[in-house]
Amino acid sequence: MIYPEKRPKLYNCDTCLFKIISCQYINSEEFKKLQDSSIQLRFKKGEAILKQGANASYLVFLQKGIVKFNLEDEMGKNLILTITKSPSLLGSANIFYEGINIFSVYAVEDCEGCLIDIPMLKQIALLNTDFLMKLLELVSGMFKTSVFNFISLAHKQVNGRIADVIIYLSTSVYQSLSFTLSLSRKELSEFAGCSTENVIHTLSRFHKEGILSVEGKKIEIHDFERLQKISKFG
Amino acid sequence: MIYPEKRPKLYNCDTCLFKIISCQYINSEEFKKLQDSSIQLRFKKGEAILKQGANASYLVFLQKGIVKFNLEDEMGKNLILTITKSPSLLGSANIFYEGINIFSVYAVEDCEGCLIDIPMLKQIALLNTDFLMKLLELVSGMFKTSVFNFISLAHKQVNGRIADVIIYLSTSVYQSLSFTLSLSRKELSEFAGCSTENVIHTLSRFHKEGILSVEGKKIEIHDFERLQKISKFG
DNA sequence: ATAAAAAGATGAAATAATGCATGTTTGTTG
DNA sequence: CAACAAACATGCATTATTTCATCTTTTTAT
Repeated sequence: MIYPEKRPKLYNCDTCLFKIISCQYINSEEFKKLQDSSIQLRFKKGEAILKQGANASYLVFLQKGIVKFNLEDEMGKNLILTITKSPSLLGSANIFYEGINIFSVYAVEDCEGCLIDIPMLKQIALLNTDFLMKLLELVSGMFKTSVFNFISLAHKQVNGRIADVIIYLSTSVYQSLSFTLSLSRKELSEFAGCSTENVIHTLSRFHKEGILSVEGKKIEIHDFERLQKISKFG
Repeated sequence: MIYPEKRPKLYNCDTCLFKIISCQYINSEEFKKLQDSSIQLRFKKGEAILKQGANASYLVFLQKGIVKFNLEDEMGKNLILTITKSPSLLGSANIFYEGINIFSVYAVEDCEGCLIDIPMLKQIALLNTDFLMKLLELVSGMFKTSVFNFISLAHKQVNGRIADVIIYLSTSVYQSLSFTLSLSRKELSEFAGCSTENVIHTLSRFHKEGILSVEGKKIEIHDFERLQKISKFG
């Protein structure tokens, strides 16, 4: 067994965004405490980073990679709440709601991150209310994002929902008009709330109409404005 | 004009649940400050209590009545996020996210409530971290509720979604198997994410099948288990 | 009290979405 | 490298949902 202090670091904490932000609010001694109770880990594609139903005793600061927030319902069907790329704090809603995770987080490509002990974080945050408020901003930010996702599901047809998914992936995850999906068609369908076939049909229709080109996992958006129109009116 | 201190009280603060809970965490002097910066108000059916897009400078503790959380999208369509009855703290997500309201709250029947000044609440909460944590529980509780709503919209057909709406209203709002709706069919459709006609069709089908009886605004559930089955498999 | 407007109800036609059958491609494993 | 499984693709029949037209009832305003 490798003792934590002897375990080789995957990356240097000094360039970690979480450290940089935290240290605007807490002193280095406090951050040291936080760091000592944290563990760096690698996650392979498909691995669970947080598990729905499990005890929420830590958060994860995602240093590298892309993850999906997955909700498994009573019928065994999956719903993807959102897709997020690093850097990002995963499970932040659990800071204040000690209990069990209400969703899972899975790596959709190889990831690196750091497990942060919630009791320790809480202890430090309670002594530094500015820091606490900063953390709270993250929680409500996530709530806000999921609300917009909500609108898409409730009011748009599959056309519009898939346009929304493509727009979201392009602008917020891959940050390019041309990208290679790390998600399967099935996962896209779990994100858009429709059948797998419908995703495939819709994407190939978009392809035929010259809005984008699809070749396996590679997507290239040709007409972003048209996609926005479909999102709005579809 | 009636000066605030001369304005007749609609109800006595000493029996207010918000006071009772708050005073478990803060002292009476602090609560006095909170009370002095608050205003009791009556809201008629249909009136806005919080307005989407407006500045979020206060929360509302709902003392009496039922409200809907309404989201208006860019196309002017409404989506009802949830329906809540008193007692309940409205807009709690805004405590920590100062900015504009991301949804509106409307009275669906005559309501009474108390506007609570956010800056004052925040000031006091920061000095009493137990109180702060209690408030945070409310925020994450609301997030959790909306997630389950999400699943219903994403994975169920109209049958199941309407069963969900009826179950929710029966168990969480009216707390009886027989109740008189304070919502129109249009509002039900905005809650279930479908067309108004579909709500009417589905309800009358449920009626024909003996699951419940509908007579205008009066609904009586006869076979709750069957409704749960439809929710699960529909 | 009456007219006008809004809400509720119903059925039928048009559109959208799913589920199935079938075939192809891609990736994995012995 | 062959065999198998998983993912992707396509068309079609079935089912679900919306939209529209029409009518009745309830509510609101004058």
